[in-house]
Amino acid sequence: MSGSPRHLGRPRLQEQAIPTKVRILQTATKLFIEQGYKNASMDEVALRTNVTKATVYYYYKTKAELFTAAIVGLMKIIRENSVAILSTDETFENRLHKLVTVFSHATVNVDINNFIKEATPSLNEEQLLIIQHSEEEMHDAVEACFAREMEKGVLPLNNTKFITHIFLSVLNMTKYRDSNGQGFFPTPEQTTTEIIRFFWKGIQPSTND
Amino acid sequence: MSGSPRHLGRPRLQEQAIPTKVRILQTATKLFIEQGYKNASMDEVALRTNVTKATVYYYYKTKAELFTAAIVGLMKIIRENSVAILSTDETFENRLHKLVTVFSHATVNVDINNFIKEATPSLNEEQLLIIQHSEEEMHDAVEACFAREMEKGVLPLNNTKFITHIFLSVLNMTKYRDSNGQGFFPTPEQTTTEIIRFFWKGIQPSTND
Amino acid sequence: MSGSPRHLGRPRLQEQAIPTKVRILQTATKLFIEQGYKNASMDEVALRTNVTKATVYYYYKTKAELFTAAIVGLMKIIRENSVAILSTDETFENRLHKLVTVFSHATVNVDINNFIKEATPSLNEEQLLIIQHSEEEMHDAVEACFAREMEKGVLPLNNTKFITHIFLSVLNMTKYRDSNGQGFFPTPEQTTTEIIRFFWKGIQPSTND
Amino acid sequence: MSGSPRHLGRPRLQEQAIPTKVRILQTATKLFIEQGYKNASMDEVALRTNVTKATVYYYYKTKAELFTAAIVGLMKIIRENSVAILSTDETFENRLHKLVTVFSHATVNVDINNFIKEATPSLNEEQLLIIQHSEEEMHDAVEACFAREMEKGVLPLNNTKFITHIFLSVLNMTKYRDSNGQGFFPTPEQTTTEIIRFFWKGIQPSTND
DNA sequence: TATGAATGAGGATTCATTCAT
DNA sequence: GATGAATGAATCCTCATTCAT
Repeated sequence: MSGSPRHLGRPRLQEQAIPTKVRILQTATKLFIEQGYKNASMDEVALRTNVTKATVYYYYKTKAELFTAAIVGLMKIIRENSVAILSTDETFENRLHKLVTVFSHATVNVDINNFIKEATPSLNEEQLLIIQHSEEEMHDAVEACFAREMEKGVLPLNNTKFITHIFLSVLNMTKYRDSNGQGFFPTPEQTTTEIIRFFWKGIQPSTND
Repeated sequence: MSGSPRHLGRPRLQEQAIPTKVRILQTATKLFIEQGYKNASMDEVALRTNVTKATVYYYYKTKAELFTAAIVGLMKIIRENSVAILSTDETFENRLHKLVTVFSHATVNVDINNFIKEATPSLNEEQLLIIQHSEEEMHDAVEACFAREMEKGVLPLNNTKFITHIFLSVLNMTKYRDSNGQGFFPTPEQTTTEIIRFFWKGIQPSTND
Repeated sequence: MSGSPRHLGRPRLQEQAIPTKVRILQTATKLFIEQGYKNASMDEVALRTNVTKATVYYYYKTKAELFTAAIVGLMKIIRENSVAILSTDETFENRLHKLVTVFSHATVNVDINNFIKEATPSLNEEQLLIIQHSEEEMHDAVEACFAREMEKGVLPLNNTKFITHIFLSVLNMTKYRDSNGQGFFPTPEQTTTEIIRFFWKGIQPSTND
Repeated sequence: MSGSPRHLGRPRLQEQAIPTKVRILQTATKLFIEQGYKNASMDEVALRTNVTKATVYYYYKTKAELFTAAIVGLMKIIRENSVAILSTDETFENRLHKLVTVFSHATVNVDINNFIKEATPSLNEEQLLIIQHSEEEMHDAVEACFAREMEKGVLPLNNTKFITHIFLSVLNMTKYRDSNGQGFFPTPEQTTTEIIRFFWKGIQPSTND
């Protein structure tokens, strides 16, 4: 904001190779995830992208619009990653395992529903629809993978939407840390394993209960 | 500003029976849950409590402090309710079922972690600790119930903290509605049943893995 | 805004006797008249009133609302002044003369229609109605005075609304100054006289047309 | 931003026949009249002219300069039209009638003084002079017509500047509409007739007063 | 206990303007 | 002749917070 820090020194190649609009979106996405909608300010988006606020507004007319774009991008990444991983020809359990591992390392792991909820009062009808749409698309893609396994008999027949949601819900648990920074189990790998095991057992049909 | 916003004449008995400080806390709790930390304003807390903003500040020095009190109260309620329900002498499954039912009807059902996260940057060290403490207390209480069942052999031995978290996490799923307002299953009862089934099967030990 | 100039020295009695809300309105009215809606800034309203911007917003929720209040106040003053002058028992011509004289000395003399037009895109439905209403009220009051004279036979029967508008329109001419600061006639009194003469002759019925 | 807002393919002949600089001026003039100086944005001038903002700045260095050009053009049009109409050899009253009719149909009919006033704080010394000059030129031309009639004895001897101003002032009244969209008289023609009659009677010398 | 009045600090948004290409 | 990208400087508005009474 003050004393333009922009032109000092040579910009890192990596940074400048990416178009400004994309860089803004990346920064914003990160900020929104870290801080939520309200806590993240357009000022900081600009600052961290090394542009002025006006530049941010040049590309995104409002904060709500920038947020919408961020969510859509996020959903796309999640969808593509998930589908990519789930479409390999390893055993289904292995694929799930890999997916959980990837997610547990990703920045991406917020309870998306929640910060969408926080932003909701600031979004207009159209933005809400766009976000809902992109969210459903992501869910549908993951759901389709599950559905395929059910058809193949690998997975018991089930309400796919339900188990998709459960899956994405337990996925979030990999991020848990208590006040001492400890997860549920000594190593992340163990946590992942236990989550998968829990999920896997959970979705089995009730045979003898 | 002008023209007293408070009702003229005699206040409703119900309203006045409750001390102002408590009424403020109740309003605030509801507002925070509905709108999150940032979206909820001290102005609206005051307005809805039928007092002035200055009165709110008379009882709670800062918004962060009010929030802290709200969370602590919330945790207490959740803890007491959970323990009460889990301590009856029905079968464990029935008790879980009842618990899920109660939660799915409660306003209380937000992903608490998330709005705590949203408030975090506004809280000071001490407030953070208080909140963490009350959260853990709640968890511990529920955990203790699970642990008891494990000891009795009703529940397989397990990482109690882990399954407590899973339980509270899937609990949230009862609130799910798609864009058409539909839950996962035709009736809420079915959804509850399915969630319990998932959880119940999930915590069984892996016999043949 | 910076380095509060407020508390230095003793506030002038005159200034402090008037409630802040009124002082803000006075400043704003003057500013809007001098500079128009867009050119007048809330910052300057605050500055000139010796309060902070937030104080201005404490009393008036938006700039549009402040503007609306200013117009309404202005109309009231104009109406009251006009009616007061027009209701004395001098000859009608003398009363008109006095009215024109008063107006030509008043700050009040802008083409009101025009700065209302400038503000219009910023006003909401309700504010527009309020303004229209207060404008009509003013016109109606002046109109009523003209109508009374017509009934008394002092003034020829005529479309009162029409002549009221003409009157208010030519009233504005008293303010004319060319690039050298000269009005139409050597002295303001002469200009006033000529305007009245024009108006007076204009409203006479066409005898020989 | 992205996705050319201009029409693809071959531009309409009509559009391209006119040089860009002129098209910009036309758009700007219309916009300034419709919305006033501040409300009209360079962005919209560009948008409506189907060029980019940078193109507008290529032809006009600042908004104030564009405004100045618009006013000068406007004055020229008004002057030429007025003179053309006033120079025919019909009776003077008929010519005035025609003039009023033309003006009442023109978009051009704003109280020019007022939006000049609105723009004033944004204009520099030179621009102010240019505008004043072109305004005076227009007035002088109309004044000259009036003066000629006075010499011919058609019009009573009078302060020509004064009656020119009065004339242009009452001209504006043709545009009046109340909140129901009604003018002063049932038809525009009647209104025009009444305005002329008023003006005509108004400027007669006081013979018997 | 409770409040009306006032404020400081920030945050979103707009817009005329510049400049390298 | 024309443009896309970027910016500086306002400007409106919000909100938690304070303080005298």
